[in-house]
Amino acid sequence: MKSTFLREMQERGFLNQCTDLEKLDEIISKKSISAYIGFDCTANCLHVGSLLQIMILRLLQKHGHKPIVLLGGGTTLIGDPSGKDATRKILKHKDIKKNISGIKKIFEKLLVFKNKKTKPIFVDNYSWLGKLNYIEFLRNIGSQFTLNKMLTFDSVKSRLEREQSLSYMEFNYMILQAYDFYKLYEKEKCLLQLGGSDQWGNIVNGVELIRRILKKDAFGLTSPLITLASGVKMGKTEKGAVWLDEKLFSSYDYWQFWRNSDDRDVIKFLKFFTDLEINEIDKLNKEKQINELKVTLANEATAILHGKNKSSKAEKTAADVFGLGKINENLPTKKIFKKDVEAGIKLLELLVSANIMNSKGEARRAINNNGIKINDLLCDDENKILDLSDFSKENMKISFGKKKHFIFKIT
RNA sequence: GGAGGGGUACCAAAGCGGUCAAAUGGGGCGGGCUGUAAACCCGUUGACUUCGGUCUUCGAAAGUUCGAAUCUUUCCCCCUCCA
Repeated sequence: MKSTFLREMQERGFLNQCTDLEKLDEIISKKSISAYIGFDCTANCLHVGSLLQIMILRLLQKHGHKPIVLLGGGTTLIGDPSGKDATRKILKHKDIKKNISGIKKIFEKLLVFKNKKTKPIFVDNYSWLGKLNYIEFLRNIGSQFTLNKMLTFDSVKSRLEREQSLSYMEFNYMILQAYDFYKLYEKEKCLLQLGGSDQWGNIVNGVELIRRILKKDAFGLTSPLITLASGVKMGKTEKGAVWLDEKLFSSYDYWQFWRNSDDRDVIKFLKFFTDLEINEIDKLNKEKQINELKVTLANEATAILHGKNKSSKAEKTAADVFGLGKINENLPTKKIFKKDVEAGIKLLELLVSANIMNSKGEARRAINNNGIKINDLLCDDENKILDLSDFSKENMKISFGKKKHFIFKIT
């Protein structure tokens, strides 16, 4: 492969399928291009599930190309049926707009804006989809698609085969996405669409639409779906989704998320989610123990999103907590009033009010299952009342399980 | 439009008048073993409780009954076959 971008894509394992790899390589090795990835706006923030795609955009920048971030303000009104067995809740336009601004902030942290040549472009497809004229659209665009073909696409086929209903609205999704690509080709000379492998059908449609109407070559490239060694979908933890916004998911938790990766996933993740060069990763793989590699992964991945400072802080905290069993300031800390402590606080109530537990029943169960420790001492009394004697130097540590620690500080 | 089948907890799926806060499996959580891993084993998995119980839950509402997830009626939704 001639182009450095595609070569690195391949080395890192981002390459799954391409509509015409040779031709794309030819073009992209000679000049810099614009490429786009579309993002759903179903939530006001992105989670790690989207991170792979963002890493690809970063790679694109690294090799001197321009990323276009398409925020699907229009298509989210319809809902992509790919990979889903049920119609999603339909969002209001107002909410989608709010989501877009939230999502943008994530990109501002992860992409490079300084270099003029590779500075990302943000587009919202509502700006063209929102004012389509139905009859005109059917004549110009709809006429290019045959139902025979549309029915063969996975997103449609699997719904029909599994006897799940697919509304006419959702059925149109792929045409809209194809139209997006066509629009971006015209507006921004975007000749490549990237995406997850579940987007293959949608992407191919766009490539074809451009060929039919404009008689031009455009390309599609998909990345593999990440499957965890354990088989579950990536990005879920006990706290729910792993969000890329620090307000929803702290940098410490984010660090922990990577640190807790399955052994079998570590090398793969280093290639996907860090900026370390491939030969460096290979070298580390030979030199380091798996647990050290996990720390490297956590450090690198956290630094990309939250910055070096936060990442080394998280590392320090983890070393203190897991290595030395010490209290560290960076642990989640809750404030507590001195007079309340003097009066005595019921442990059960504290666990619930501090959001460590969802209900008193849950808290009771945790205690009875030996899951709660106060200052590293197992607590077996579910009716325990906490007072000043449980605090050393105005601090008290409550742990739930081995990994979740909270500091209570008297003010 | 006609005929039939079905909607049960996070998911899948039993139960078909009381012993049902609801079997079982998956998932989740906790414990043990370890390496903050995997595998394995054990426990736990509606809320509140003065630990005696109390309250809410089996698509929705109304009813029968001492008593309903289980029976009846209406409504909503899904599926299959025929047209």
